Amino acid sequence: MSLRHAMLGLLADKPASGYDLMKLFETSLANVWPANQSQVYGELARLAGSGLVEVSAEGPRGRKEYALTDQGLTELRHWLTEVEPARNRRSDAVLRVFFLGVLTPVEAAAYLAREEARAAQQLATLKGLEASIDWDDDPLSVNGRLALEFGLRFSAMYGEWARWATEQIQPGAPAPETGS
Amino acid sequence: MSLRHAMLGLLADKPASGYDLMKLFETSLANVWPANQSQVYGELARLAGSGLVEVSAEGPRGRKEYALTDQGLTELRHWLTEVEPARNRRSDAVLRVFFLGVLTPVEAAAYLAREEARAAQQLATLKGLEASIDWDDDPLSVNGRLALEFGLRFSAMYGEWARWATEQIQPGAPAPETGS
DNA sequence: GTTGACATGTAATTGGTTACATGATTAG
DNA sequence: CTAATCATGTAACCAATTACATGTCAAC
Repeated sequence: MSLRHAMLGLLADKPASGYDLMKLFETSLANVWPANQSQVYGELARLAGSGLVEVSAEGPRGRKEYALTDQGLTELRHWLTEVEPARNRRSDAVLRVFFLGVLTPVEAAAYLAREEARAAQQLATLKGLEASIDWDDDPLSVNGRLALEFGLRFSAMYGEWARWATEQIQPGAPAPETGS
Repeated sequence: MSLRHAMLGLLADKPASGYDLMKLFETSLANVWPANQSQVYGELARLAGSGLVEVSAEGPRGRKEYALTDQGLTELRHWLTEVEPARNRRSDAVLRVFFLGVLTPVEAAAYLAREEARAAQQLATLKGLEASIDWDDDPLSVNGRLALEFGLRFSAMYGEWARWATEQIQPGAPAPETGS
């Protein structure tokens, strides 16, 4: 149940409404744990029901601002220190590699070349993100940088692997152009 | 719907029963697309219903062996060449990094050190796998090696990142021991 | 006054996990 | 004869996605 803890984690920084949390998911957690509007509102209600968060203020348009309770902070710390992270092992893109044998070598190489291009594109996007964010020194921002670095390293690794794999299935063939 | 295509992919190599597929998921696809018994039998029935696979033989204990149909192969090839892979972006372990600010620096460093150790352990497991498998030259085996290489590179990258991140949050501290 | 952002909620569906339930065949 | 493996299925539940539904407030 990472969604629940992601929300507690965001609220640990400062109180927020469901709408605020939604925006935070979009802008900072999108690459590690996407969540949508339905999920956020639903979980927020459940969290309030179990006393991990509470309504700390009400505003215009029915806005309800939630704050982490002591119990919520305890639960968050417990999760971070005692609960073994779930290993999210699924990867559609790597799964496909197992089955490249049903394609012609040219088609298989094209698949890997597209993945390499995708990785390069993702790397560029993340570098853009890194440059555009105003990295202040609140904890979420500091640690967000660590997570972003993971994304940068992952994209680089993935691109290199895809290039290597292309070479493996087309021994001796010249490396294909990766631009458009 | 990667499960469906993973099953078609396995059946493209050779006909198999639900039980066989289950074992194949455990032994070869577990690290990229785990699936359990309920899922396999349910999907197999649906696949047969839509004509992508068919019962090719029956055996003892109610065993039903399924084979890929022409339609199934077409669908598999379509998926591999035309359908953009889903990007599976969720990572519980990296999500947690955003929230390390609620822990003491020592606790946060301990989290990252445990992740580094986990990566090292995973790397060792995969190297063991690589050594133990008899890599014949059927397509599933050849391409399985490419996927395994991805796992090796991922584990190495993840361990290095975790070590780097530990250093970031404890500037100047000596690198912790990672062995047992 | 109308458009866009703010703001909250519910319903239906899909995909995955866990647990339940049963039985046949083979090897020792 | 008995334990392990082979073999198939169903039911309940949980998490996530998509779509539906509604209404307020501020800026132009």
